[in-house]
Amino acid sequence: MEPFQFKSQENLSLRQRVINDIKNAILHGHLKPGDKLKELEISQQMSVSRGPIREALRDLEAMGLIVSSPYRETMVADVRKDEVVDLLIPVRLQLEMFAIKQNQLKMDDTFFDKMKIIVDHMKIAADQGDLYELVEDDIRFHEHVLALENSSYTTQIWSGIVNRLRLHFIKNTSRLTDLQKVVNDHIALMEVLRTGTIDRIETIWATHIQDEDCLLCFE
Amino acid sequence: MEPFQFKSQENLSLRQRVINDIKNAILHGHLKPGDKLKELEISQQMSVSRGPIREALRDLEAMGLIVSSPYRETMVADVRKDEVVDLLIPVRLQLEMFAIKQNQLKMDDTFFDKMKIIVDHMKIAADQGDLYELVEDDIRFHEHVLALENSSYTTQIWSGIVNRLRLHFIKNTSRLTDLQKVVNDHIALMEVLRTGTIDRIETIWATHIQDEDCLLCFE
DNA sequence: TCATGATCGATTGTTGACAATTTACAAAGC
DNA sequence: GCTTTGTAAATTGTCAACAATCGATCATGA
Repeated sequence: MEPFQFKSQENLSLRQRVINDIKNAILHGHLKPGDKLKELEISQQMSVSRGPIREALRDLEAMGLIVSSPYRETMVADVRKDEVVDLLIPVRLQLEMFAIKQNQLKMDDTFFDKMKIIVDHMKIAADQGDLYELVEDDIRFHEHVLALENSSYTTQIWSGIVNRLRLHFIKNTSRLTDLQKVVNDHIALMEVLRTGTIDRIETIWATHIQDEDCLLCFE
Repeated sequence: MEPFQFKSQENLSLRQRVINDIKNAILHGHLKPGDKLKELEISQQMSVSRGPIREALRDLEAMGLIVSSPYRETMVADVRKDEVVDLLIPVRLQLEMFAIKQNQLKMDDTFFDKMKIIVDHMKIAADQGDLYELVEDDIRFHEHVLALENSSYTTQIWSGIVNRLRLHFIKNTSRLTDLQKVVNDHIALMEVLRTGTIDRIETIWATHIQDEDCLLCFE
């Protein structure tokens, strides 16, 4: 039995909370590409001064979720299809394979236990037909792999890319037919990660990422 | 003959100037990985309030040049060699090839004229043995290719990666023997871009990027 | 008619003061 | 001596007022 332990207080900075709020609004589709983001308006709605808002907007810009031009306007970013296919997907694959190749030794039981928890959670989301939560778990799964790599810059690029993929996803997808397939795919990924060779992992991984991202983007 | 044209006034925001200053200090090696960056100190030295400084630091973090932890410290980032070889170089290649494949039609005479100016400038820098300026031109050359692509996010990732490559470069290189080779390489790149097939371009490009980045990193 | 200049409202950029947090270090208790 | 608890200095986070900039609108004059 584990000894009792307090959970760390979620004492996020205002800036971080603003980032989360806006990010959620975008990824839930409440804010759409082209929508304007005005500092004063947001600041009043959130009861936060403009300072943290400004910093949050800069961060969101770096995350690829918004674009801004000086003294002019800030708005939710848009993503073209060719960027998804020719840039985001290949680079994403490269990043994940880098993390895997570089850290095969670090994939111990603890690693796979945590991964399994994510997959189990995915299954629940799929059964309930909760698409948003399923996507969140999907991302958690791959982020768990990325986290093997110490370089925080790797994660930074990766999440920027995933953000943009999602941006395109929420714009173009209406319904996703087979939620169960997503779960099964990830079970297979976990399996090959545990037992497969690097080459085999790369094959499966490439298929999965192209398949999934395309599935989300072209339907 | 081109019509006369004024250069746009460099009326940069304070934030942008702070970014440039700190970036230069890092890329010139005046600030080294691990060096602490304190808001108040910088603010006093530059005679600018802390606001723009803070925003600049956030931007530099997104550019991969510094790392920070809340309420704690902000310092110049470090880059590991395996990140350079296995991540930065391959992703960089992917990005540049994306820009090239996507925009072959846009490479008109104007495009190559501007490219030639950069190469000429490079030659001067090489003759004068000005390594820093040569590197700057090198980056301008590739940035010129990247600029073909409208998606600003492409450039954003790319320059982050180049920043980190340079970060590693200035740490590890003492002298670069053959500056002239860099110039000749880029002349060859320009040539193949003008006349070669995609496959041929990709081959040459891959060799160049791996060669150059490695040259800088392993000597 | 149309280029130029003036003005205004909306929005972003900048500032200096104040609040919150962390770390290091000294004091107190065992 | 060792751990725990209080305190102070350094640093970052937040705020609200002020300044600068932009686009739209309208007036002016050749």
